[in-house]
This record gives sequence, C-alpha cells and structure tokens, in this order.
Amino acid sequence: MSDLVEFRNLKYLIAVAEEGNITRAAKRLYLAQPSLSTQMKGLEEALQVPLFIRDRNGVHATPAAEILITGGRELLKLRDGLIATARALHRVTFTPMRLGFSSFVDHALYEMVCSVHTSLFPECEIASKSGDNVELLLLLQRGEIDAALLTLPVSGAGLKTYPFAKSRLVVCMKADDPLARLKEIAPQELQAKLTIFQEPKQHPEAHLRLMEMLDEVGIRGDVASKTTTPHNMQWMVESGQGYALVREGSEMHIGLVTRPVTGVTWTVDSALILGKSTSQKTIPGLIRELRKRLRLQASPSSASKPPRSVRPDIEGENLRLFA
Amino acid sequence: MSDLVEFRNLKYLIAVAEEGNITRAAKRLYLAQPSLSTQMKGLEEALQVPLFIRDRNGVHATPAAEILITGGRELLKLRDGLIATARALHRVTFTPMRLGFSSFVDHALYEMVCSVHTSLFPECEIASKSGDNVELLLLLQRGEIDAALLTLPVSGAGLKTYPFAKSRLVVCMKADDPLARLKEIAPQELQAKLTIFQEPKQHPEAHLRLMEMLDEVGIRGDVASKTTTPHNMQWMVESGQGYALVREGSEMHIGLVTRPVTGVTWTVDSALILGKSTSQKTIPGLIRELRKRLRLQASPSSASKPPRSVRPDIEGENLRLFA
DNA sequence: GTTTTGCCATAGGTAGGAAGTATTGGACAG
DNA sequence: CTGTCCAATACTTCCTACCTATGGCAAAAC
Repeated sequence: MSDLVEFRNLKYLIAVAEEGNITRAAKRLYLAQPSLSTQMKGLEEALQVPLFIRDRNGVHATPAAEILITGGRELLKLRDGLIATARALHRVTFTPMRLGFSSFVDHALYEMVCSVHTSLFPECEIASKSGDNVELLLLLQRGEIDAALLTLPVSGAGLKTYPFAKSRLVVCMKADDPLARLKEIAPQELQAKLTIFQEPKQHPEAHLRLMEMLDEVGIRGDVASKTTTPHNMQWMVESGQGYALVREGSEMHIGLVTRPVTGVTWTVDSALILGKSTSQKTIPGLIRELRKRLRLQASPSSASKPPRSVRPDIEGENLRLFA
Repeated sequence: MSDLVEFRNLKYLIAVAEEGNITRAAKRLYLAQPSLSTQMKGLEEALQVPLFIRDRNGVHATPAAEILITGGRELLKLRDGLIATARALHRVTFTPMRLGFSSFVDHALYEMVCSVHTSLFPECEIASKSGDNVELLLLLQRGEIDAALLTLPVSGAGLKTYPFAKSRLVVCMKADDPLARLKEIAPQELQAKLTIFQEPKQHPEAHLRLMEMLDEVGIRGDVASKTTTPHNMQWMVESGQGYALVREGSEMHIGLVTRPVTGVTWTVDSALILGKSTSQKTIPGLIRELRKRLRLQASPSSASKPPRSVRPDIEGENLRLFA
C-alpha cells in the first residue's frame, strides 16, 4: 500500500503544490508536463485520495495533500540528513573533480555543469583547468583531468564523448557595418571579409572542417587573424579587421551584432569528454543528471535543412546525452 | 544524489541486515536472490559507501549501514503514518471487499488472498461468500461480489481471470486398500473404482473436461457418488464407496492416503476472477501484490510431460499471474 | 466571433531499470 | 573430493517512468 509512494512521488507532489501549476513544476523538475500529470494522477489513484482541485489556471492542493506535503518535506529532509550522516561516518572523501574546459565552449554550459556537480556532490571540490582542445585532450589521455568540455570533433581514441549542446554559427560584425541592415547575409558577401578565426592549432580538426564547410558555399577560408579566445575575436571585429563566426546567442560586446548566413546552418557542438579510466566516482551521477536536464533545453531544431555540423557524426563513438 | 535512495532501497537494506543473509531476505521480500544482490550492490555504489561485510555464511552490516538502517526504519514508519493520516483526513472508507470462493479451491489459497488483502488494506473488511462455481459466476456477473476464487475453466464472458495456482490431481483411497502399497496407480486400476466426484452441476465445464481426460486413458467416468465438498468426498472414500480424485497436498483425513496416477499429470487450476465492473478500489493493489508473491511459489514444474489441465488453455482470455 | 494562449489530460511509443532464470565461484563440512 | 550453502555474474524479460504529439477547455486577446 504505502509501497506505492516513494520519495520521488513526494518530491513531485511538493513541487506541483508549490508551483500551483503542473507545467511550471514539470519545468522545475526537468520533466515533461504529461509525465508529471500522469504521476500525480497515479498517486491519487494509489492513495485513493484526491490530491488536487484542478481549475482553469492551475491546481490547488486538497487538505489531504497538504498533510502529505508538509510531511513529505520533512521526510525528504530527513533522508538527506540520514544519507549525509551515513556517508560522513565512512569518511567518504572525494578526490576533487578535475574538469577542463575550452574557452570556445559556452561559459554558461560550463557553469551549469559545475552547478549540477556541486548540487549533487556538495563536498566534492572542482578543480578547473582551461586550455585549448589539443592540450585538454592530452591531459585527458594522460589521466591528469577527469573530464573536459570541448567542442567537437575530437579525435582521441577511446574517449567517451557525450554531445551536449549544438549552437548555430552566425557572422559577427560591427553594428554600423552596411551589411548589418540585412536580416541575413548571403554567403558570397562574406568572401574576403571573413578573416578572423580561432587559432587553428588549438583545434586542428574543427578548423579543417570549418574550412571545408566554407568551401562548399564557395568561400575561400582566408585566415588573416587568429585568436585564442572568443573575446579576442570580438575585439578584432571591433577594430575593423573583418568578420568572424561566433556562436549564436553568445554575449556580444556593445557595438557588435550577429547575422545568420543565408541558406546554411552551421553549428558547433560541445561535448563532455571523459578521461580514459578516471577514478572519479562522481562521474556516473553527473552524467545521469546532465542527461536528464539537458533533454529539456535541447535545441529547438527549427532548422529546415539538416544542419551542417562541425562535428562529422561518427556514430558509435558518441554517447548522446540527448536524442 | 540522495535521489538515488528510495524507500524501496531502505526497505531492502533493512531486510537484508535483519536476516543477515541475502537469500533469506529475498524470500521475505518475495524477490529473487540475484535481484536483491544487485540492488544492494547498486546502493553501495550510489552512496559510495560499503554497506556489508560479505562473509562465508552471510552478510554483516557496516556501521554506516547501521545508521541507514535505524534511520530507514524510522523513515518507513513515518511514511506509513503520514499516508494513514492523509487518507484518514479524506475519510477514505472502503466498501467491503466481497470475495467469493468455491469449496474446491484450496483453503490455504483463500486465506493467503485474505491475508494479503488485509495487510494491504487494514481498514477494508472482507465479506466472504462461499458457494459452487455456477452460483459464484452468477453473482460476479450481477456485480453482487467483487471477485471470486474458482477452479478453471470458467465460461463467463468478459470476466477477467487471473490463473493462480496449479495443483496435481491424485487418487484418494483408504490406507488399507491393497493398491495403497503401490507408489503409483496405473490408470486401468481405477476403472470402475473411481466413482466419487464433485457434483457435476456445481461446475459443468470442469466435470466435462475431467470426463474427457479420464476417457483419454481409457477409464469410463462412472459417477456413482456426487459430493459438494472435498470433505464429503473423503468421508465417502472412508466409507468404502470407491476412489476419488483430490488435489495433491490437500489435508487428508486419517486413514486415507493419496497416490499419483502413472503416466498422466492431471491438474486443477485455481484462479481469481474479477466481477464485471466492480467499484472495489482495492482490487488493483491486490492483484499487483498477489502477482508479486505468487511468482515465487509457482509450481516446481517437475512434470516431464506437459500437464493435462482441467483448464483448456484459452489464451487472451486469461491474464496470467505468473508465467 | 474567431483566434490565441495557457492549462491539464490522453494516447502511444521508447528505453532504462528492476525484476527474473541460469550459472559460476568460493568456502566450508562430511 | 563431493555436496551444500552463499553471494555474485551474465543474460533476458518485462514494467514503468518518461518522452512526443495531440486534444479539449476555458479565459484573454484580437
């Protein structure tokens, strides 16, 4: 009877009651709304107790539900305490999570990974290490870091990679550039003006792939300026050295704008890469949680054409975090 | 992190610790031993804490596990209390469970069903109704009982039937009968002496089927005496009126013995049958729990030949409780 | 009045996990 | 050396929690 109520159910119940709205609660729990709906219905059925008054703009807990909610909060707290105590007793000391990240990975992603990690493992420190792809891959191979956030493709043999986020590449230019008036830029307009690139040595495969992609639309990759960080890229654009390709949605210096390129959908893919045989025990939990959360913020996939990716899809090598 | 620990896990942990032996705990929990083993291993992994010292004759909880166990007991108790309170608040009054049973269903089965039901729903009364198959089916059809324990086959259209237990039929005779010296009785020995049967009107289909089965081994069904209960059957055997077929393992009057019949494996199948459209809310829970428990005590399936069953297997109609 | 928006519910499919069976391996006892 | 008793492993099966897609309904917006 009571075996039908698990901590999970209480957690969901509480979230729904607190939000007064299943849809919002689902978001908070990183679930789809119908899942939560059916869960709540199942709970009502299992207990044979109506838990919510449904009404046009949300739900409202019944008195019986209120009991469960207050009690449930208590229980959840007790559980956390209990587990913490048990673990403390065994002096579970985590070795710090050694996490590398390339500066060409969206900083927000990096922060989200960190915050997920610390919320799962508060006692476990994170030792960050930034660097370019080549460096980080080497460190992964050597086991000097446990995982890294990189942009694809990666060539390292036997490294587990979890593709993570796809973002579209757009042209970055000065706001007062004549082309900035257009909603979209035709590829041929870029010829000779697209000159600012990430230092190729930092990620040879990605650079090569990018050149190929440019070539396909008839642009000769004209690497006049090389930079090591996205910020530098923007400064170069500001100083009028040409255009650059940046991730759509990335934070822009004032005075700069981005424009999509007509007829193509280039994307950069970020991924979490695991080291060869790391002893970091937090990794399975981290992956699990990230998988759950990232499902939701998966790209809107508005692209009509199949997107051209900087990552040539090699299936089997990649363990997708989302479909 | 702590989301990896559910009430279920605590319950398992406690059972294992209390029994000091995974195999025994599994039995208590109506689980298979490997399932429980992997659960415990998973828990240790999730928490990153060793929970048991494995040793030659069992397992022994570590101090960390002890913490979880005492805390877990508390939590489980709190959960039960919480749910009880919530349900009380909504005055969940169950209508009594109206359960019919035929006297030809093993009484132990009936009792087990009742005990499962009351352990799941302590507040729900059980109103029992005994009778023969025909009567009970009629009551089910009319919705005057919620469920019934019957022997198969049942002809009622549209009734959900959950096959439940299979037991072998053996010949019942006096201990001083000359044939009682034999381990097994050859079918032809029964000719003319197998004369005591359940009143055919109580279950026409089963009777018919039984006659067919006898016919197949060359015995003419010679219904000299008809009885309405297994006890009457035994009295008739005692008074020397002939042999009867009874369920193997059923309780015997003193002075009577049972012997298997060579070369055949006749069985009676019992089943839980649900009424047409009962409003009894406890039924889903009951079914669920029975399914779990009965898996374990499924027949040892020692029969070399496929057993000849009083239930002609009509698939699709029957929802099996076990495979 | 029609459309849009913001809810929740239902339907149907998928995949991961918890269950099962069968088997192995280790440590004793006879 | 064999039989017994445990737990662990390997593999399979099945359930259910979750997904996406869609529908219905009421209030708000046009």
